[in-house]
Amino acid sequence: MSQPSRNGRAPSVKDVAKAAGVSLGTVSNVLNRPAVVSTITRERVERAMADLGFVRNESARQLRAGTSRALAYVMLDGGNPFFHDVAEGIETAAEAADLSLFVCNSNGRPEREAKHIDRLIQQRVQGILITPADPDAAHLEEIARRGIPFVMVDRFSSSGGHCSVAVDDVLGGRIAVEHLIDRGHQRVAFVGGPASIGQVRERLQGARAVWAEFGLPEEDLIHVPTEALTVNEGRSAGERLAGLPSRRRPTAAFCANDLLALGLLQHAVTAGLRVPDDLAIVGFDDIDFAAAAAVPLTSVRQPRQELGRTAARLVLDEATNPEHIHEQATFVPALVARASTVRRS
Amino acid sequence: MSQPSRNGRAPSVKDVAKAAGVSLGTVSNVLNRPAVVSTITRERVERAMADLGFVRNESARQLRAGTSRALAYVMLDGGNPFFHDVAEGIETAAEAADLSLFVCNSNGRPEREAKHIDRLIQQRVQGILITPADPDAAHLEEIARRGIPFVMVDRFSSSGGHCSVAVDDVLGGRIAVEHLIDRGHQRVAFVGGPASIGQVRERLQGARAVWAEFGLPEEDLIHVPTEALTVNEGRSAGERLAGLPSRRRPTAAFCANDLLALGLLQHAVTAGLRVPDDLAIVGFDDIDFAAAAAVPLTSVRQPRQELGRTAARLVLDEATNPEHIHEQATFVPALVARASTVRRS
DNA sequence: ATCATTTGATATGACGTTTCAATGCCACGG
DNA sequence: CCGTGGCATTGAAACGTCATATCAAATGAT
Repeated sequence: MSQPSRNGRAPSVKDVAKAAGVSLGTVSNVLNRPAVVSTITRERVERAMADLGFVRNESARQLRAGTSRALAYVMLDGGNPFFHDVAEGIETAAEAADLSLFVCNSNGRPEREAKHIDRLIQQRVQGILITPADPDAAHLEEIARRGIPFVMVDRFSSSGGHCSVAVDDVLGGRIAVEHLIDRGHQRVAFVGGPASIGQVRERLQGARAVWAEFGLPEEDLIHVPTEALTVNEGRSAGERLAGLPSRRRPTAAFCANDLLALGLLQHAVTAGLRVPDDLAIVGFDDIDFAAAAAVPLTSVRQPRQELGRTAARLVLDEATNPEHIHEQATFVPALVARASTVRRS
Repeated sequence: MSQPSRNGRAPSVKDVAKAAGVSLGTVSNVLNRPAVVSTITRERVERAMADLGFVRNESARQLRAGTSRALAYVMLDGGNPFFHDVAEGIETAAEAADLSLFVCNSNGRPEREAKHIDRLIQQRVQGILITPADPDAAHLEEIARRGIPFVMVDRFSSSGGHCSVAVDDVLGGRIAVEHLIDRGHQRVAFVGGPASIGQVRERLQGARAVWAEFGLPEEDLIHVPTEALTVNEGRSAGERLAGLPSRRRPTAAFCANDLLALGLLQHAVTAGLRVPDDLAIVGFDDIDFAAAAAVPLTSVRQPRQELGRTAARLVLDEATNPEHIHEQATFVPALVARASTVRRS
């Protein structure tokens, strides 16, 4: 067991060496190559370490090694459980590689993002995973220029100068709307915005494509723009939908993410609409709260954890494999049909 | 602007010194005490730093300083947004003190918790905030014994050997049930478990106390135990409630947290019960998803961000103030009444 | 018994930053 | 002309760990 907190300074290898009556190098050997040191001295050193409560000093180790044993993930929106699931996937992979994971949250603010990145570079992390607010921001280029392994998560890179991992959002939009058409809907809202977000654009694009393929009139796919992808915005979109004249009012809505869908659902229930009979709802991401909603939400599932695991795998490859080539990993989204579109039998 | 990634090694103060034609100490002065160096050389050094793309090496800095510039929060359940709000409060305070924050997630598993703590000690973080799975675990004592500033979040310490921050859970239980009694309920369920969790015990205790004070028969406050504080468990509790004979069936439920309440709500809606008419529901924590539910949930609010901010304040005090005395900060919870108990007028 | 080989332990220096005592420089007053 | 003091800069040492080269002792082969 370890001693009470001593004089204030944590014990170092030097202290252990003195206590065990061996040289400093031997202590280091016990730590890093136990095989090379005899059983008898090893035990003596180990006892000394336990007595003193010795713990490796990671900064010193890093300084010596030149790099830290950590990855970092800068997520876009800490309030959206989607990103936590991604983070968990990353952590799983990091754990397996015996690396720590720093989780940061930019909350969509580029300046916070830049600040985090700055800190992470100072920490000399082995690699940075990020879901950026703006995939073309200058500070992202900076990371690559410094030679720090770098993967974009849930966004595609325009430049191709690095790896990225995401689902096919156009396809996601297609399957969501195809499902609604299948269920017989002829007037559908697309709820989502702002258009500056790539995902929103692509999901809408997929929706429009399949709508056109079925030969449905363009004006019956109604875009209800939002300021952000939040529950509040979903609720307010609901109000706007309710304000439409009944012959223009859609019978179903496809929301750009689950938070919007939850907000819309809340509005619908409050307004006394039956879901799915009066209004069917499809979300995107399939976060746990989608399945947990009062009316379980149909949603387009992204393989969240796998997204994270793959991203971690790519960044580790870039960090260790000299022949690494950048890769744009694309996953296929899947529709999970629940009560918000399918009447309970 | 900075150079392309160069030979592979990041430039050090030494490189900057050489490039600027000054001594290494001067570069350090520019970084740490810009006032003592003359304008002319300072500018020269700054230019050199920019040219080379110099970034401080944090490990070296830490090694020299003996301590890192970071706090850490080990949270109990990454899937529960409550803890993220706490983490945000901590981060706000950390930011203000110019410290980084490591966010870890034990997911309720003591061995993961211990592993994280181990890593954090190796990193020589300035302080550790933690919502532990078991407040009496040995590895927590270990932290204090090492002299690392340490605050327990959302749990009270039995020993009193450190600071802690939490709301008065007994009071929380009281106000929840008092609200239900006010609304005329005479048979109420307490949904929550396992009893190993202190919060659950105390919230139940508060519920029972106020129940007794109103002279209501003990057997009409029905404890529906759960295995965990999750949405799934809430749903299954709903099934058990529905299975009760109607004369024993409660007209309201107080859930030990909001996730349970959401699960219970889902079950109720699916089963065709009207909320609050057939079943009123009160949650605990007041996470954002409570207000966002299809039937907005009445909940006992904890000042989540403030909990975090205060915890950070305490840990910083312990880290910097030699006369620090441990403090058990208690916050007062407040009932937020919403549609799950109060019929819309 | 002698020399080659293995095994175990040591001593040294480097990683990048910061601090602190020491140095050189210059202007000023005596 | 010399001493004093202030200012800007320098050089060296230290933080804790780890790897490399070195050294000593013990083992085995002849």
